[in-house]
Amino acid sequence: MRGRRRPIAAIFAMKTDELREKYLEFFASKGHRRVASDVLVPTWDPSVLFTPAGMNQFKDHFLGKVKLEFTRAASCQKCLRTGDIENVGRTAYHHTFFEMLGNFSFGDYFKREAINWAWEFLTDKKWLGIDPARLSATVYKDDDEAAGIWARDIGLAADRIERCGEDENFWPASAPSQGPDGVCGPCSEIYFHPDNGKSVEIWNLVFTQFNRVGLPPNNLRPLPSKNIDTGMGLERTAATLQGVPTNYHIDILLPIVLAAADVCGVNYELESETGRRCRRITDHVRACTFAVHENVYPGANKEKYVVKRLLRRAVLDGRQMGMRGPFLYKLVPAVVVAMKKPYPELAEPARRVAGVIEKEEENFFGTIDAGLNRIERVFDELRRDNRTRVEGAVAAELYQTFGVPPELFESLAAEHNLAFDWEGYAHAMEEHGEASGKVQHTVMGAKGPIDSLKHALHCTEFLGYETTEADALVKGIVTGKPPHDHLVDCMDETNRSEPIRIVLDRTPFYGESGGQVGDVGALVADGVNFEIVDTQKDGALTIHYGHLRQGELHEGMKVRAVVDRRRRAGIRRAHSATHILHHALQKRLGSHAQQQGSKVDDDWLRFDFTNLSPVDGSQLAAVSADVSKHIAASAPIKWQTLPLAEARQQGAMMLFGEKYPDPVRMVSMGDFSKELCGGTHLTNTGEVGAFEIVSEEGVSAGTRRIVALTGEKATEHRRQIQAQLAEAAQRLGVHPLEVPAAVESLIEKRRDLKRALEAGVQPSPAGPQRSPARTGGEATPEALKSALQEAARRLSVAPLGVVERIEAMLAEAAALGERLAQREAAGPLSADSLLEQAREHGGVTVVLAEVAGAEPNLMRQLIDQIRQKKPLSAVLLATRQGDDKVTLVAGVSKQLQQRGISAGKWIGPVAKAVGGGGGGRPDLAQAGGKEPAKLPEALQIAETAMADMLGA
RNA sequence: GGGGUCGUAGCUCAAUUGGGAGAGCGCCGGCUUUGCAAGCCGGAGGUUAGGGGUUCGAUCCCCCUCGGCUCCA
Repeated sequence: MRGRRRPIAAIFAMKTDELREKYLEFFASKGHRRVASDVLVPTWDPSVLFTPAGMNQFKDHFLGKVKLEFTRAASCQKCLRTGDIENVGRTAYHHTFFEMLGNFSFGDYFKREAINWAWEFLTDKKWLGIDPARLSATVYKDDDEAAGIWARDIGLAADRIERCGEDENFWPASAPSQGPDGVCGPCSEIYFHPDNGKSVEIWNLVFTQFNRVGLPPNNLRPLPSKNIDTGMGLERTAATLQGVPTNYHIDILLPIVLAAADVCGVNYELESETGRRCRRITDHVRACTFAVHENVYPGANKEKYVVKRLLRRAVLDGRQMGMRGPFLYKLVPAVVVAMKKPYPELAEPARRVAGVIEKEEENFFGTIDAGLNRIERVFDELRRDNRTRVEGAVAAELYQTFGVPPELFESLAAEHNLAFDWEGYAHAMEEHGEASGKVQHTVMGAKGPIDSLKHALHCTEFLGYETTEADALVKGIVTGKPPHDHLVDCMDETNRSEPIRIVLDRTPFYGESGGQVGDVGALVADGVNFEIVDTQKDGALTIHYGHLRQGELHEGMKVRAVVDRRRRAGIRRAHSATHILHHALQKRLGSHAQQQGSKVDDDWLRFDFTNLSPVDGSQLAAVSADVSKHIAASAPIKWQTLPLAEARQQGAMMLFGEKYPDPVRMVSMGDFSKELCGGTHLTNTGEVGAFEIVSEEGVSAGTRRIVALTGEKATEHRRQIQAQLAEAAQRLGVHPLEVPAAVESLIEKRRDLKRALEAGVQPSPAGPQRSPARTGGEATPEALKSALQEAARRLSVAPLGVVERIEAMLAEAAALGERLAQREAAGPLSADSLLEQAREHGGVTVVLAEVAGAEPNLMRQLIDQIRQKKPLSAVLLATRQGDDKVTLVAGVSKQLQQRGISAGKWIGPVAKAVGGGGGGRPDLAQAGGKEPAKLPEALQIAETAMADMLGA
């Protein structure tokens, strides 16, 4: 089968960068356009999360959808696949992130050139110079054309051309019999046979020549324009040329592997668990470096989830090699160095990328121990019960609570030979979804009255950009709730509790979309008033929800549609402010701070954006100041409708994962903001009036939320804050800007009093009076706001709860002071003074006393002192708190305990006498009751009880 | 919007049906040492995130608020 053998070392070791360059150079010499790698995360392509292959960026070229500027192309494409993730690190060739060399023909050359060039590139001394005797090829079983080229053009012996079935040599695999319909074709694979070890497929030539239509037979129709799509794994081919046993030992990957070993403090070996871990870490950190570089942060869904999973997987590997804190981020520089030749752009944001990775590592390290503990317990239980399968519900709980990805759990389970219950997992997650208030989805395919309206009308003309009032015709009236809803010709029942839905031919009402809430208002006609409480969109139809207040409404009648203009103005202020805020966030936090969702209401907005950690006060203040500055600048706001491509070219901000119609509506503000947006806006930023951030909080992993107010509401909020602060200042008797300091000393004062009560000492003298110097300078609104926030933070309350909390603390401090005074009045309290009242029972010192104004802690200390002085003693102290509460503490010395006397048993009947109960340990017990009046009686009981116990 | 989980000394974490808030590291002081590292002895440092409830008694059980993490939508 194989020809002459040559030692593998004879194949000169070609560097990976050199191989990549030679490939592109070779195909350039064959008339190919060198095309740069497309992004790893093609947001323009909704059908994939990550670029899976070199041909991805040429989809439209293959389908003839774009004008071709060239018909031959060659590229080296960065790719990411997670299908075989479990094998990463374990096998020689699996990666998630890898590079794919490829040459493409769009209706240009076909099989003959593809095969001949592949052979030339592989074997010619000028290029790779691989010994032809080490190569073989496979073709699809029916592909005589390809087989013929291999045999005649190349001169490959018949025993080195293998014919394989559609599962091996067709693309997509098994397409002829199983589909999918569409473009497909046979392929031919080139194998390399090393001296020792398995043969390896290094190049796949795909000949797309058919359009599949339905089931066989005769379902493969020849395409008028035939294409070539080839793929050669860069790492795999490099490993072949360099004669190393795994892709991870090639020149660009081994340094990362060794860096991983170094950072984790282990010795790298090929055949070991740590070796596998280091390779997995290498792959995952390389993948994530690229993904984060493209602004895909670890998160809960889609590509973000993939990044998170990869990072967490690598963190787990590190953790199992003994790491207790972030380490992956330290490998980012190694990745940048290894990949800088083809991807120099990686270097610039390397610090940001490392920061993102470190943050995610920190998060997971924060929960991983709790998670692993739980997992260990689960495994123990399963072993004990001799079971072999991990419950899906447990995995779901673990994911929901500690963020342990189920895939990770699964592979941990596999290490213990336990199966994983994916079905149960899905079920549990579904239940979680329902428990989390997911609305039950409507039955698919059910046709309601709205659908028939849609069929007849297609769309509602929207007039709301130009006006808030217009004449329109009633096209449909729908009553009832789905699925019991129906069209009616006429409606005259007023004030029905359930909303009625109205469809018009044209409307100024904005239906809820793009985060902007629907309009409210009214439909009026002679003697008719229909109040609209909400407006929604259903496809291109606008649905007005509301109640008939007067008159009757019938189909075809003309009405005046009037939007609540005051509310609409508030919505416009909030919406324009949202764009300004978006811009300010990107400026202050970085370009990663992209919108994740928003809600725009009447002078109220909620904005979610990507950011890994909380936005601190100064950043928030800077953002707020930026927004205010743009408002003060009164920049013009304009909108226009233009082709999507043109908007993109003008640099309009495209929201991640959003699908935009083409043409699009672009809203621009001054020269600082361009966003695609269908909402209603102001004509000038100055009209926002005022802007106030109300809160900043976490909403899910990596996403923060800001709630803000505009216009009147912002002004009112500012007023409330200032009033709250002024009120607090008045209670504390200080200037508003001194409130945080005054709060601090109030907290301190209370602590001193409490400590003095518990320790039985004098409170520390009131410290030097607060210096009248103010914390800030001028009492600007910003300074006042941050003073209130600071006070709120120290008091652990919401800003508007500051006054209430201060009042409560002042009252408490007063009460503590009073109690302290009460104790002072009762005279000196010490172990010695108590011992003076002691009695003797057969050599045992028994102390029974009421101690005024003493805390339980102080009573315990006194008991300890007495026990130290008298090795044979029993002490029971009591105190009244208010007129309805008694606290008792009893202690028995060690020597007495040895005689079987227990404080816990002693205190029981005493507590009962004052209407309570209690208990504790043999040496010390605590109890209480509700009838202070019976205290003398109770102390009497204590004495007889002790006498009994001693006598017994 | 909703579910879960966590919040204890400067840091990392303990605290056995609810019964006296601890350890290690760090910090301060003393001793030992030529000095350093280390060692020995001692000490300071806590509103157990905040508030309310149940209880004689709450770090622990229940509710609310604040904050972190996390998941669903």
